[in-house]
Amino acid sequence: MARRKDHTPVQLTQLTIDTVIEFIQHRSISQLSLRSLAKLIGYSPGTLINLFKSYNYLLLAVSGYTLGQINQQITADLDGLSNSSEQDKILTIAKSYLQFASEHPWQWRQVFEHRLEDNQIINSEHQQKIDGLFAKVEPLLLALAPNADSNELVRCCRTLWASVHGICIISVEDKLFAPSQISSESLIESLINHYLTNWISHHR
Amino acid sequence: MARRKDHTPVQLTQLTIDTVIEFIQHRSISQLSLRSLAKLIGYSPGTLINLFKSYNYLLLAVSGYTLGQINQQITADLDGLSNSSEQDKILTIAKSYLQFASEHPWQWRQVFEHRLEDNQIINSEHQQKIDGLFAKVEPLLLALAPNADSNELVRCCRTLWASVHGICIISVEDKLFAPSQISSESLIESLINHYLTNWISHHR
DNA sequence: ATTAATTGTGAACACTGTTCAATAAGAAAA
DNA sequence: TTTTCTTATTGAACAGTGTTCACAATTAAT
Repeated sequence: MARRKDHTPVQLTQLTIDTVIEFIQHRSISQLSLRSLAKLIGYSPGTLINLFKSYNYLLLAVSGYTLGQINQQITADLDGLSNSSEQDKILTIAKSYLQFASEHPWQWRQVFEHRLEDNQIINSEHQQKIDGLFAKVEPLLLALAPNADSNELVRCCRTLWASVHGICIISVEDKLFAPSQISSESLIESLINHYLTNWISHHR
Repeated sequence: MARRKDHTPVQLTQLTIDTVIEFIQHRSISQLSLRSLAKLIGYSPGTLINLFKSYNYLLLAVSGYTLGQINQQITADLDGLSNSSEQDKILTIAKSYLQFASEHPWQWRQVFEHRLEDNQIINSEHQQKIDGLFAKVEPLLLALAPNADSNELVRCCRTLWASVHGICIISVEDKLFAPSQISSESLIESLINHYLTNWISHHR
């Protein structure tokens, strides 16, 4: 059997990713397997391995796709805020990130639960995409505190990012298990308000 | 074969947990399997399932043990700080938590990577142990801001906790993959300093 | 010495990701 | 049109996973 040409490699790649993305809107990625995925798209497991090298790389492609979506979402939400304050923009980024995590908990988890065994090599591309999210915040911080030294800027950026990420984690956890009374959005607001306000006043 | 009585059930439970804990000092829990673990302790897989009901519950017991260790570590580090400020105590808790994560990255990960499929029931015990860590912070916050209403107190507590947790995550990630220039401890300090200082000044 | 009770086992089952020789279908050549 | 060449696709085989359960082996009670 060969050259069915139902799909070109590119089409098949997209079909695969789309199918996984659709799946993790409703269920955890751990419920999916290479075999069951192959059945879903009507190809054999071997075909998917030929295409992605391994199931792990397939999942890496999926989380790459998700990171792209997140980046897009943030960019969109940032649009039209050109005359807002830098602090508002940072708040928008954080809320946008949280919103994606809240609306797609299984998908969002997939990105950060994924592990490449010991192959940290290709993970750099992954890391680069995450750094891309970072990169949106740093210039905003610089505008807020032009006199802060570079180290302090990176420190603030990482602290903010890690904290927002942490809030998203417990938000998703709560969403899936024990819903909390206090909205995660208010945690984000509390963080940005207090942390950033104080940081700025110390570095201008 | 039966009644070897090499170990009582309690001893065997402890031996099992100890062996896993020892294992995850050096390697990820994903590198271990029920079968290989059984081989390590010289029993058959079935015996371990008899003892723990399932491999999942075995791993839950391990993360329960770890949470106990963390609790103990924090309690110890808090000892002798009776005349320090509440803010210093909170900082100590956060640093203590980070230190454990840094020194036992695989073990620390195991706690939070562990998933109980759809059995969220027994997870409540797990959640309770995590809440126990929370509980150490809340009275300290209350002392710092006696006039803050209960909701705002919980909000602050959760924001802090989630943020510290987030910093630990990227710290462990960095430790295992791409070491960073900026120490995670300084991120914790930055967070507590700026966030907490500003929060307190708004709620007294 | 027999019997009863209980603890540990390992073969069997249904799954997992991965490999790779065989195959079938389209393209090119005769 | 027929044959040859290429190559995308497959499925059986392999080594691994957690879990079940009938059975075996050892101890305790009779």
